[in-house]
Amino acid sequence: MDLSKTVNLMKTDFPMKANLPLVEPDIVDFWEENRIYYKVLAKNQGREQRILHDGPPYSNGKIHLGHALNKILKDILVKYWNLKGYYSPFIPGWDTHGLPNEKAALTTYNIDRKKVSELYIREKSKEIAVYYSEIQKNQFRRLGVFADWENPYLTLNPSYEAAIIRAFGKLWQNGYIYREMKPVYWCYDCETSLAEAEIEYKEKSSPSIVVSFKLEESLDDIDQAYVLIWTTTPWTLPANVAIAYKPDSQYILVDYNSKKYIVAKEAYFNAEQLKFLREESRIVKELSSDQLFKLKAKHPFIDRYSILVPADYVDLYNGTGLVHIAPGHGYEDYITGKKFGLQILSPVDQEGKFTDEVELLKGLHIDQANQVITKILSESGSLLWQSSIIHSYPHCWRCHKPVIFRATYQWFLDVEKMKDKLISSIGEVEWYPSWGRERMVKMVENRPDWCLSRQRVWGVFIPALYCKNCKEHIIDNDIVENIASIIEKEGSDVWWKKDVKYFINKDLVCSKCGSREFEKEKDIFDVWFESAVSHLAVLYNNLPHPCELYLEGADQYRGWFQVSLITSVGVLGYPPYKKVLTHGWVLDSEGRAMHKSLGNVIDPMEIVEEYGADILRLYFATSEYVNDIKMSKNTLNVVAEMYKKIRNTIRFMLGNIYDFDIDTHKFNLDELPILEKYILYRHARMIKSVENYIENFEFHRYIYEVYNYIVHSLSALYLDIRKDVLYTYERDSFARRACQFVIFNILRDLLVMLFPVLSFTCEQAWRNIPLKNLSTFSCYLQDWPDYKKYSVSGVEFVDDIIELQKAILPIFEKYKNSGQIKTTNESILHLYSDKAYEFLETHKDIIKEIFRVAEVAVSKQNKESLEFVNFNNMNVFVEFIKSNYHKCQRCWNYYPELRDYNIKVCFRCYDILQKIGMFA
RNA sequence: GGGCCUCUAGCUCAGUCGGUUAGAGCGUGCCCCUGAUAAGGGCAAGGUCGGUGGUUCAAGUCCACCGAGGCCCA
Repeated sequence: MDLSKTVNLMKTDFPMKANLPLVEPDIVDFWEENRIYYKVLAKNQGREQRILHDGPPYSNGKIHLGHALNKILKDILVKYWNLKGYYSPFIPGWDTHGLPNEKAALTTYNIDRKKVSELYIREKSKEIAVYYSEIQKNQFRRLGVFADWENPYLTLNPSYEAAIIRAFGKLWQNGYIYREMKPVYWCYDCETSLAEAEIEYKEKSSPSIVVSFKLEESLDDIDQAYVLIWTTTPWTLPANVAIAYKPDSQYILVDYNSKKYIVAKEAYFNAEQLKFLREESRIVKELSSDQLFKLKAKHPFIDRYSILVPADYVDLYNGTGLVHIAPGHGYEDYITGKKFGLQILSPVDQEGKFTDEVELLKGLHIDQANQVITKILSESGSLLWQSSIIHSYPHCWRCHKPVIFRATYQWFLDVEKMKDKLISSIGEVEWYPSWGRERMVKMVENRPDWCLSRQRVWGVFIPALYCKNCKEHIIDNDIVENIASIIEKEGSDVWWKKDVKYFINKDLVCSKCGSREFEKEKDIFDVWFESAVSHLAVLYNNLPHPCELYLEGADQYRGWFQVSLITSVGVLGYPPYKKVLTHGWVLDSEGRAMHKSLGNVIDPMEIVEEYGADILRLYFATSEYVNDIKMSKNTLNVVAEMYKKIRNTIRFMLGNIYDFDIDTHKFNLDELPILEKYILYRHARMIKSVENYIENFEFHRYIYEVYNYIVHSLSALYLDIRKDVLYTYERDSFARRACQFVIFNILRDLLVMLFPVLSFTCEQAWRNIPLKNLSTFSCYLQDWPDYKKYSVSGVEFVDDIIELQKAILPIFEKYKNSGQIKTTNESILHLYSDKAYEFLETHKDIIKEIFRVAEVAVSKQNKESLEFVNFNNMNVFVEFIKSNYHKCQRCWNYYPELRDYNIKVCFRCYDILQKIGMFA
């Protein structure tokens, strides 16, 4: 007789092998076709809202692991919120304007930007931006990210563009916008100014020269002295208007080749650049820096004076301790110039060539000018030392060429003016991790005013006008609003299509000269300004503002978090977010950043195709993402193993409730057996901790909590013990149905709780759960479990028994290794303890279940010859005895006595076999 | 060069206010089971807590410096 046919073995269509790369795309289709994302929103309509506002990735390429990490983390949280019953739509966005896409368009379509219309470049740039936003959208969908993919926000949408214009108008009204000549990073190759964010630092070789300026006035008793400056940018000398010294410092006058030179004392003894002087000069006298104040020096090759002024930032150890100041070519120079009312000279044009302002160098590119200037200096005897230096220097992020500082008229946002407000706003926000607050404060404290204008075409124009006659700039509130409403309907292209009159909806007169002829501003906004107003375009008027959370990589303290804060404080007076959470970067297995040049880049879609999106999702969920995350195939395999364990346990549970019906087999918690109550008690405890972890954004703790529960509480304990009941008890017996009832509840809860991370797997498992109610056809439409539902009492003592078992298992191992016994199942456990006797005797039955032994005996006398364990400060002596019991052929348990009827089975199995007619 | 951050077993993570022998899971080795089977159960071996110095009766934990790495800035 084949008794395995008489046993209730597990049965399920949920396969052991996941085959995720194959299965997942179908599940994506299922979600889309059934509009699950929208159904959940409908379900939670009217409930408390929690909004995670999506930061827009730039749409100029396929996604990398950083994008994947970011969207998956957001998805985990938003899914949890929705399951928990919050109304949490997720509106994805893309940053579409800006130089990278304009550049890509020029390269891709081989466009000479001087030969085509601006509208043509804009059209082609848009093609690229839309193309990549679609690609990224599909990649995110494949990762299982739930979002309003049908209505994303693109910064090129006319409604969004109008929000940009209006935000600028509001900032103007609030007094935060000004126009000024100011040095900005300038790329002469791209012919545009650049934001700090568009700068990258690289090593560069530059000339290194020491130049003398002859003092026009006598100093003490010296009539003919020279000051020495050191520079690595000779081309900026034509714009020199001052020389800075460090206040409260010692300077010296030295005699060198029969001439008198002034340098800082520290520099004289330390600076590499003054080695030539140190070796062949003698010190004549010491000077105090105060004696230099406002002395005039003659410019070495231009008929102009340079004035000596103090500046704290002067370095005494490098160079000469006297710094050449060109306010048109350096930020610090500009600050110093402003302080002393110096002229801002900027005789270099957009292509990096000298203008008419410098007759000597007119038309020369700055690189050529460096050589010409050096030659002029040398011939006039002003060049004292010449070398070259390799130093870290700012480069353009797009064309990778060195940038220059060049003063031009630009539009600025006055960050300085709102700094106090910004700092106090930072204090109102919760920062995760907590050091984010301090980092943000320091960054805001140090940031300069924001240059908003760019001399490019792919973007939203700055809604300003100029008087055709006197060139006065005009921003008018009514006209700005009129422009915004036009853009909202027609898109920003219209600015390039229509005459200026199309935008002027009132009788406009230049307040300066009375002219009525105007022209349009040609500059466009820095793209950062565009993404910075997403909270106005997406949240304001539609969703709660401030929103619950921004979640981006830690680089966004300088980027999106900061610019969004500035526009929000500038327009509304408060921050756009209540909480800010950051994640680190995805690094290679060695902990190094992934770079094409290092060849260590892993494509997220490659992982999806090889392992499946759920594995990648689990990978990120188990990582402490606040720090950087190391990624390698090896570690992916570790996560894949974890996945298998979770999957198999789900499969086991599914397989054992195939004949269960929740409507028929319902139980009150108090009527359940102890072990059932106990596992629910642990289950509730697990749910509670998981909620805490997720609320604190500690996803790795959440997953480890669930995982450890699956491994320890379910697989190794409850399920292992209950196999006997599930398989061998009567199909409809109380014990079996009660167990199935518990498994059903646990499984349902687990699938819901794991859904935010293992969305595909949970959805697939959900289809195999025996439920008749069709309204529950997606796992995501379930509610997050309520742990209060499982309040049971009087089972805490089982924790102690499990602890006892863990302590005793090594002893059993010794019995096993000595060959006396093979399994716990066939042995009798004899416990001796004077102190713990009563506890052990009372709970004999549950001890037998948990230890999985044939029988438990408890004695009150200690048996000192045996090994013992400490149990709540009581000694328990342990003995395993091989029973001479007989193994039931059906349930495989050991009994003192069996029924013998063709085959040997226990009394219980005998009854069951008789009932199902096996002996008929 | 400056600001912020990270470093605990081969891998991913715990480790409370400074307090016994630094814990899990995976992987590895060994054993058991063969009715979760390309599964399941058990045991064991793995650590100078990045390094050095200091404070303390006591340091993975506090302080200083150094190293490796990351982000941001110059």
